[in-house]
Amino acid sequence: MKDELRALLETALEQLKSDGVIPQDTQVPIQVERARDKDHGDFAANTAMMLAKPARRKPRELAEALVRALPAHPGVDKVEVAGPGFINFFITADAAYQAVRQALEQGEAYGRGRQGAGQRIMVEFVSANPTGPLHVGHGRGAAFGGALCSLLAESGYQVHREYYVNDAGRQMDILATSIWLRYLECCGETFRLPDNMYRGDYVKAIAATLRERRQDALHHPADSVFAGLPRDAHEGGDKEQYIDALVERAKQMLGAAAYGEVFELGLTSVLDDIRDDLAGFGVRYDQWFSERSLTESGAVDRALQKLDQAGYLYERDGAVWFRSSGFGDEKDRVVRRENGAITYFASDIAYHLDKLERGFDHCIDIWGADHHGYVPRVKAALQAFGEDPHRLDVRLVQFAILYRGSERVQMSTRSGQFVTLRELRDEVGTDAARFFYVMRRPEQHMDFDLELAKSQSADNPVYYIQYAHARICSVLRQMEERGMEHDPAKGLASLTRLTETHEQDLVTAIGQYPEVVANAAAGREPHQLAHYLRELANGVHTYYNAHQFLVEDPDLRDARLCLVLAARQVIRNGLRILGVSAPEAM
RNA sequence: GCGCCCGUAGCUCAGUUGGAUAGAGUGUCGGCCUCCGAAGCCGAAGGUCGCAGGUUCGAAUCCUGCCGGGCGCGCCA
Repeated sequence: MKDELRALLETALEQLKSDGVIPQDTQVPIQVERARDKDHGDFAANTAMMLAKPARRKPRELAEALVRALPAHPGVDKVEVAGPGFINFFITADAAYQAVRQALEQGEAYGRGRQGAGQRIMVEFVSANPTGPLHVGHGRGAAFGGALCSLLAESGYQVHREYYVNDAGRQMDILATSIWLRYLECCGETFRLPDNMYRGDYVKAIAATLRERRQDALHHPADSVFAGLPRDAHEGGDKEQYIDALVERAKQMLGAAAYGEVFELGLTSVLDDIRDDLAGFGVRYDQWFSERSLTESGAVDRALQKLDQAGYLYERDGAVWFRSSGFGDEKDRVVRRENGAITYFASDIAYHLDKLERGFDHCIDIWGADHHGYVPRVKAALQAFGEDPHRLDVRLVQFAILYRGSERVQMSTRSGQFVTLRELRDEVGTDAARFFYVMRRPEQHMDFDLELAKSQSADNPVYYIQYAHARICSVLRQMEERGMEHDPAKGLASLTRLTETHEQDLVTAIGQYPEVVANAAAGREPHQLAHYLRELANGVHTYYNAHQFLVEDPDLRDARLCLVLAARQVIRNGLRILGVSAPEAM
């Protein structure tokens, strides 16, 4: 409808141009929006006001002229000029009822758009280091990413969901070493734990598995393990240097094969846990991309060579630097350290080059807000490769700040004091957690009160929406109990019986759904859908309280049931995009 | 110090990309089950859109400067 109105205005505009009312070369974007206020009709256009300046005429005069030049349209009931020069469109009831027909006929396809048709888009999200279980901070990225992917798919994009696994690097070595130390405890050794090791219970669990599998084969006396190491932080030393030394000691004493075994056990255990956790959260991936595979395949070396050949690398202080400052980054960055090891950034360069080479039209990265400093350098690398940096869209998700009641919960992965995503799911349920996360704009700092989310009270808006869905299901059950029947075809033929204000509001809301999906996808803003669903549910509840659906008059009953069934379909479709279930009973 | 994000009702947040009289939820107060599920509905109260300028027909929205909060500024990941 919006597009059709836009076309009508386009025609009228051309008419005014040929009539000489406005200059031939005038260019204005034709914007048609949903009117906020019902008094302003269904749609409003500000075209006349936009034209006022170039045409050097009063907006209202232009609006009148545009309306006179507007071709007739069967769906347009009347057109008014209002306010400073808005053109308000009132569409016919029949055109509005069309939405109900479409929702029922198209079913779960209602709301699908074609904006992304023919385009491949890759979304990389969560990508937490496999050094421990996901915590509630990752949950927000997972919920946002999952919903965004569904939204894009609903808009016609071919979506590829990817998780980048940081399975190389120092943090993984620290995990492996932490597991080995816990294993040594299982063997009966006692010692002071390093300040910088991973301490969560999951480490103990992995160590126990290791002990069960290898018995005492990897056992070394604590005295020899800790002999000659530098001071740890609690002894006045540096915790980083200490843990690095301990990692080296573990590699020496275990040998490459056994160390690799501990390392792999840690990686697969944690990764399996993350996979399982995300699957339980309703988030699925097409690919788990290994960072290690980039170094092993030589992709990192190739990427660095490419930069070198283009003249963007140089040596200084024994390290190799990328001249990212030439592309808007605030300083140059090291890609190969003095000791010869490549940096995390170097594999990131290779990874993003790989993404583009795989031929996606767009790439979206969803990162935690603490990584925002990385955006300029990654985009700089893309530019150095001669790529358009706009092919990569980095979306930052702010942290969820956890509260228990009014008390803030401090989190740190290393100390093991954190609330895991799994705990959250167990306590508040996947539906509530996913909806809660996705209700807010991603860049908004968000307060997540565990007590509130756990309370299972009406404070959680997801119940409100689910209840609207369940209520409609309940009406159908009630109908059968009373021996009544519903004839959809008759209902659709009787839609003109829906003359109540509540009914027309609901019809309008159902008709808005496809636009909401399109807008939310285009802006990468799933929260728009969440808010819409709340409003739609409100429309259902209000209607329910104001009128009986199961009335004696069969035509009216069929029409009303068609209306609420269309609403149910929209709720179902919308919740599915957000990863929330639509129960038939609460 | 520099950079990014945020500041809207007591609290938690929307605000259709610059539009008409700034909206929800929650909390407070007052109503509604002889009625398809009260996890619901109806009503009332609640605002210097952080502050000050600027841009224009028109600003919560765009620009500049302050104030306040979060995050980031490693040859860490």
